[in-house]
Amino acid sequence: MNLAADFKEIDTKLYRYMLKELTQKDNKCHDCKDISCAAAVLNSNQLDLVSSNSQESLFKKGEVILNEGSLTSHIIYLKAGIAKEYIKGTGEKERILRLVKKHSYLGLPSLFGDRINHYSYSALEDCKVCYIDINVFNGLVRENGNFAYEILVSTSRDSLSNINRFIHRSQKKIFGRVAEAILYFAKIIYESDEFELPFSRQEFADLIDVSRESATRVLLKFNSEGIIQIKDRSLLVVNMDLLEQISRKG
Amino acid sequence: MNLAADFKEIDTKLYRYMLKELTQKDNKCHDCKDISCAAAVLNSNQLDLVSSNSQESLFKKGEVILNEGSLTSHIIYLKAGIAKEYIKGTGEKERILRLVKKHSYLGLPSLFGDRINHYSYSALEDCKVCYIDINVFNGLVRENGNFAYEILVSTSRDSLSNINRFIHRSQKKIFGRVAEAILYFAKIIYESDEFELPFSRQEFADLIDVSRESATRVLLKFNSEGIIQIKDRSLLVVNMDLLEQISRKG
DNA sequence: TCCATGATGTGATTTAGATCACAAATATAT
DNA sequence: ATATATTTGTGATCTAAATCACATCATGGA
Repeated sequence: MNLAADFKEIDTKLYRYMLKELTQKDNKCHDCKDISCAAAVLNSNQLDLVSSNSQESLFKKGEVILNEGSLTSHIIYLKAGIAKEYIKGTGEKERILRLVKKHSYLGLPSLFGDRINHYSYSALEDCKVCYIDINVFNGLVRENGNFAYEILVSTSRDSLSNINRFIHRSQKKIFGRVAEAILYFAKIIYESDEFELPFSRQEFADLIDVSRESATRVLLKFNSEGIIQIKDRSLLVVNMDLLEQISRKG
Repeated sequence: MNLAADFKEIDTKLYRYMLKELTQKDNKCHDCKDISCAAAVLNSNQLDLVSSNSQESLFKKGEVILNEGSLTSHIIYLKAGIAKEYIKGTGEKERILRLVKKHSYLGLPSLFGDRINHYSYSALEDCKVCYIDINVFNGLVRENGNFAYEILVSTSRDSLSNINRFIHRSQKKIFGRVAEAILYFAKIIYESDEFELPFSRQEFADLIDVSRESATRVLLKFNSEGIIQIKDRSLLVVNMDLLEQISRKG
């Protein structure tokens, strides 16, 4: 073997590796598998700008990602994991507004509303997020109407579905609410009729605004009637149709 | 007097008048006293485009402006008057989401969400509205990022305040809710501690999601305790501080 | 004018679901 | 392991507010 040739080969590999690393760093958003619908309409220069003004970060299950009342300096994009959006009420009780799945921005209405975060977010699973400088983000909205349009579509959909949930909830009795929550997990969050609840019964109750005791009772009633099978935090929907009927009829 | 000269003068006046009329028609948005914050950032060409693709219309008190379930072909801007935003529940009961004051667009989230109107609107006072073609409107969003930004700000604020109301309402007992509604009229809608309720007790109750009877009882209790003075539909807030306390404490 | 229809006020009754008060099971720390 | 805290399940009260059932009081049309 030729030592010089060996070195050359190693050198080449190293060079390629470093080049790839550097390229990835500079183009991290270009190659991102988890890019948002909105960012997908940005041009190459605009993506470069985002790349050099964003930062990835990880959160362990249970950690707080963002606290209500704080000032918005960066917009947060959820690349992976599930987070809960909530507000801390008076005392111990918290109100869970919704769960946020990956590929969503956190707290957009707060950014455009008054720059103060109105909701808190914490990780229900390990989460990967991207911080993007808000001036860069706002600049892109003003510079690229198509980007702005996508952001509008996403905030509008969120707004409609939030209000929809609130309105229908206030008309529903407790059975309807529990059914609604189960369907929310099965159809929207996990898209499967079998899943693990990502939190305690107390939090389940906080999500539908009933007491912990009542939520438990109804969950066990559904279980004994064979509509669902629940054991600790693992849940299987047995009779989806009936559950939907209960949710609709309230 | 010289008849010819007279005619000439009349002619000139007529000419000027017609010119003004025509000019106003072509530049109706340019001269509009009720232009939206968003439209204020449009350039002259873009305003021309809006001018020639919009149409003013009047609604009498009580008339339905827009019906939920309909497809959006035009965006509606409220130039004058007050409208109620509501959804028709099952049966007779309707849920009033909020009142909309002049200088607001109606149903923006529906436009960007899925193009189907989610809420109904009816006039609580005589209303003047402007219809704008949605393709023109969407075109402006995509073409002018600053316009899009203003629309985002306005939809975001609406979203935050709606959700805020829903969240706090669900924590409040009936006294807090009635107090909240009175403050809503005094501080936000009429900006005066004396005003006429624009609708019946039933609708007042629909706004805060309590029964008509309960709403009446609390209103009369506040009256007898000297917190407010209410006679038919005219209402005077006597003790604003106390009302705010009641609203906050729930 | 009178009748019909709807909007209001008010007491009596009912009820859904919160709250309380534990027991059992599970997880966490020492 | 043992002790301590947290999460869950379950029955027994309690209560706020809906519902029911009328009595007035307006309003508007024939």
